Amino acid sequence: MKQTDLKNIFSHYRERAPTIFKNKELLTERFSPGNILHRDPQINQLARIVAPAVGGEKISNTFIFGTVGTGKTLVTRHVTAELEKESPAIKTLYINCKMKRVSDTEYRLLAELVRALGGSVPATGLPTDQVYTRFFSLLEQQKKTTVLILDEVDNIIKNIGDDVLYSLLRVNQDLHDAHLSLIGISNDVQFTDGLDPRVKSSLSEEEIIFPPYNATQLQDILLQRTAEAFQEGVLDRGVVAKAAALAAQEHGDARKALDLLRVAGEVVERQGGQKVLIDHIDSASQKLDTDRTTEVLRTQPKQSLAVLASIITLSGDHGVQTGDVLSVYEKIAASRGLKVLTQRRISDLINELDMLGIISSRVVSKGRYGRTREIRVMLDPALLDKTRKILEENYLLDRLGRFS
DNA sequence: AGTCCACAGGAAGGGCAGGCGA
DNA sequence: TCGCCTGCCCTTCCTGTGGACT
Repeated sequence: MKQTDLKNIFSHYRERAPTIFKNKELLTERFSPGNILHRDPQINQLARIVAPAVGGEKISNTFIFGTVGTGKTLVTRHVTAELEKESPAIKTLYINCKMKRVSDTEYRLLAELVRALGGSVPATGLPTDQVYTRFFSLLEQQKKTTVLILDEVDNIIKNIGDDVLYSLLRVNQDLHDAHLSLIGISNDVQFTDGLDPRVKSSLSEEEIIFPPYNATQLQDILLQRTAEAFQEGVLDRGVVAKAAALAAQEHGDARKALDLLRVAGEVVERQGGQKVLIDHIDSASQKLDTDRTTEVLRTQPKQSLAVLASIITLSGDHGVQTGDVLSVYEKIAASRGLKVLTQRRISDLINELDMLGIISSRVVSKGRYGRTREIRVMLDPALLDKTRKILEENYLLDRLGRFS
């Protein structure tokens, strides 16, 4: 392509009148509306819990539950931001524990906390207790009531265990001029069941539950945003209702509903269309699913892709067994110059693919013929096709979907 | 009732890379 | 530079397990 062509493309984008979106930002989860709909009880409950901080008192540790896209993070950040405005002696820290390299080890979590308080910690190298000490001394220096929001806190338990939480919950015993309170947010209602009882009781001094939105509530939320997000008259009749209905089927997920509208708008924009129709919501729904999976696959290590290639090669109407996967994997890895990993490691890689939702596996006993895992590929035909292409790009399968 | 299969999956630790502090 | 510490990926060793078979 000539450079002049590039210039044309860019200037076309700059000069053309916006046809679909007025402000796309309103359809992203980064945007926080001034008025949060259908969450008054939860906002009031949380406000009452954190209010004592204004008077310099320590506030109760709080646990917030609710499925994805029910406004937990939005409400928590809204209330704590308002709280911060009330007094200069209050500071809130927000940590998203689901982010990679944040809560996968104790060291990283503590390093993240230190950074949030304005300190610095190397990515690796220090003994963990030194990072603890840095965190405590920074807290003490602040002389403030600090509210620590741990979003998706279940990831900490999964990756590190509950010792860190226990230490964080006890930190007030060593602080003189400061307080630390925790707000834990989780999608998984059952995750506290396995917690150390001491952690469980001090983390859930207060609990707030966020129920899923129903289709009508989702529609209200979408309408609140679409007026400013889209140009006038762009959305065809029934588009908002369709997006709300689809998202309501998926556990009342408002984020999903907003994504559907945004992606549908982007599809129309790219096609040079003028109007978002109901069909575009369906295409958006498919595109969201595909994008998520292909993104996950592209970031997988080669060994993991080699295991997936083995599973796909073997998969048919019946489930595939670990032993078969292993022998095909060994052939693929050896012929591609990869180091051939042991069965133990392959077992873990199969588990990881399962957690990513790419395959589904369950342990079955075949009696005299041993215990194994039965593995099935969980991709629809279109996605499977894309997956094969990614495996081809990595030279793990040929164009016919074989490994030889 | 006992045996045995084909693994699952926990525990411990090796080896390497990256980084700190003396 | 060296000793120490952590993260990460992996191996080795081991115990546990459900159900068909004897």
